[in-house]
Amino acid sequence: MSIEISISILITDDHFVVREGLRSILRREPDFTVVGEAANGLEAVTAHARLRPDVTIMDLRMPVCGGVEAIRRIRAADPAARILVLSNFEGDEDIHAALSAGAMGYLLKHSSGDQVTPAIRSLMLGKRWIPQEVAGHLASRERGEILSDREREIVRLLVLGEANKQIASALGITEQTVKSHVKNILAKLQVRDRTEAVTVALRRGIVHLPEV
Amino acid sequence: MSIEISISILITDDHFVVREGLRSILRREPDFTVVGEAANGLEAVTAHARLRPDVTIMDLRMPVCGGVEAIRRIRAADPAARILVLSNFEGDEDIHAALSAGAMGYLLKHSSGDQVTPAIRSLMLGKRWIPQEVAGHLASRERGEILSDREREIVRLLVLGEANKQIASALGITEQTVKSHVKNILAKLQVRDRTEAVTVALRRGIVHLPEV
DNA sequence: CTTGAAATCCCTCTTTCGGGTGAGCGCCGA
DNA sequence: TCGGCGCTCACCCGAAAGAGGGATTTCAAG
Repeated sequence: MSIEISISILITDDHFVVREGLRSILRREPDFTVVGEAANGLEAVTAHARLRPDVTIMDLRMPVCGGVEAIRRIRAADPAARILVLSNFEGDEDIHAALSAGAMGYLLKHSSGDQVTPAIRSLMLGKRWIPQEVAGHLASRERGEILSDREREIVRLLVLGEANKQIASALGITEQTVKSHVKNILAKLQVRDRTEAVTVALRRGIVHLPEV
Repeated sequence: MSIEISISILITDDHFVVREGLRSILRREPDFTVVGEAANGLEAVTAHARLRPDVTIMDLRMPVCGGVEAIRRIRAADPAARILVLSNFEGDEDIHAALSAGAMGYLLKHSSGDQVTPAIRSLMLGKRWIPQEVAGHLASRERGEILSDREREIVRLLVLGEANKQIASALGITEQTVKSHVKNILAKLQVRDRTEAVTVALRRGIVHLPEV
């Protein structure tokens, strides 16, 4: 029934142990071949260009170049690239960003692990692979109020603890405008103050904590 | 020279892929035997009580029961337990908490992976295993100003976006007192306002984002 | 016993936040 | 063409936050 064609796979994750775990899992499938590894987004892009794997497993949240950006570049170079995101649950925003960047599947690291293989096979059949739990959060974001570019920029500065006045001068706008934006942000995120806005934005993956 | 004695190991991590990766790495050592797995702190405690492994590899940041608490309980039941923390870099506070809870080693998931085996062997010799990068952060915390219990409790409420008045009623103290605490917190963390205090506290591992 | 840190409370003063309300401009899709 | 949305700015006002001061008790360590 099934034709024996080897499926080449590229693993991208900044954690050695995770890469090793994936190798171990994928080894069990006779027709799977891990053709390369990458420890960050940049490596993933160059490795994909060189190896042209059938499927690329991609972590989000990596140094040097984030997973979303890597997905975008890989898909730009090869629109047929099949990319499976393997991520901690970063939040609605990350899921949406990864999928709209061109990822075909989204797996959670918490998942039991027996989903990796079927996910890859699903992608090989040209089908998406979005687990229920992930799809739910996607829907909640879809029906929800997302922040505009400007608002996301403001949130990024809120995370740094900047006052409205400082945000204003940083963006070259009036403090009044900043207050308007903050007001809209609080309403959209349904929070009471800027501090809660920050934690909600972090949990929903709208922004991330600055590195170290 | 080396006596062939099997070293029994318990793996604790909530991510299946990580557990699989560790199994794969540990398999390469003939005298290593993985005797069990745990997916959270509670499982780790019961598994340790049952299996009495020579070494326990422990992730921090797990559901149900955090790694630090698990370490504490395991060491309470078995003061000779050797525990090796394998963690993302959570921040100074987590490192210190884990070590003072009784962990004998601290590995970063970013590390190249060839450190797992020597770390375990080091623990078997009764020696600690603290990498340079980790030790540096430990020192920076040591020479630093840590928050008191009460202050940490306040920060936990700051993360939720609570106002001083609400924090006061939640803790059964006066708003004035809360303001005093907040003032001290800002000074100790060297930040300007409560919002920045939250992000700094998160980065330093003093508190964590509430689950979903 | 003394010292010190932690936790509690109090007062004043200035700045910042956030709510309410309104308005002009540009762009895009119906 | 028109409405909606994003971005911009404005004014008012009450509440909250933060910067200054001090003050007390408790409790453990030196």
